Amino acid sequence: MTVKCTRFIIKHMVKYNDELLNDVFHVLSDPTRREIIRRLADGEKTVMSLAEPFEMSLPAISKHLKVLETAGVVSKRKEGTFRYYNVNPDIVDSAKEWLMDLSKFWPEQLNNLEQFLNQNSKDR
Amino acid sequence: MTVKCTRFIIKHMVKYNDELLNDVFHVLSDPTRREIIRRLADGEKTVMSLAEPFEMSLPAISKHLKVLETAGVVSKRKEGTFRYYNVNPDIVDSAKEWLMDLSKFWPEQLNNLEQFLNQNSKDR
DNA sequence: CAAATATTTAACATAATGGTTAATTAACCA
DNA sequence: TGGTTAATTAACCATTATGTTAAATATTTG
Repeated sequence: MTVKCTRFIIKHMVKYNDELLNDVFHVLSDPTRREIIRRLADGEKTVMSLAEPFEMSLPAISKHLKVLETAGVVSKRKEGTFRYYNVNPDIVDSAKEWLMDLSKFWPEQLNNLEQFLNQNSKDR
Repeated sequence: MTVKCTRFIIKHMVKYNDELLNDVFHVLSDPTRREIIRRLADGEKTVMSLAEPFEMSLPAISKHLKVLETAGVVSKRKEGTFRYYNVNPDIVDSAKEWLMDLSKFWPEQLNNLEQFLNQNSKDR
């Protein structure tokens, strides 16, 4: 809860917090974690249920969930022996917003595919 | 050039390539590399010029540039002893697009800040 | 209480990351 | 040719990341 609250403060006082972005982008750099996030967008899930489609061991998934939680990307809720994980969309969205802000400053130019095709046709 | 071309094929044939996303998100997880990308959005720059605002050694910057280049995020151009680096916006944008697609599926709910504030006011 | 279930922690192996300094390569110039 | 400048590579080091299996914890249930 302290961490979660800290994230809010950071997010809403400092627009782009380096550490938050480091963590969120690092979270996203792993395909297992990306898939977990996608599946959580569908609603809360237990560890077992999240682990089901993957070939790796349960402790491996548990570690991925810890990475996700530490970054503030997910939170969990206890119910009996189960932990229900939920995604925190606005933490993930801080990465999206950084990228959207960045792309405002892209140089005015054809995209690289167009450049590539143009070059090829001119050179013939 | 081969790498650059491969990136095009991947990007325009397979919508979300896991390895591409792994690499691009990994690139973005480091604040030095994020800053390099931001500065390159302003136009091409040499290694020296890119290294100038940072405290770390030139080889460290050189390594970051190699990571960026391997991911397809930048390319370089030789001119005398200089290497001019350019950003490839569409490779970076593949990360943005993944995040934008994801957020279409966010659950319909108040964002966490609102939830947090609502809870606090109810509990009093 | 004992067994079963869900999850995490411990201990470990291995590879990748991100930095350093020193050496090397490559191009230019006097 | 020899010196200077720009950049990369080599060799090294400490730390982090990502997986494993085995053990521990915690909760429910018979």
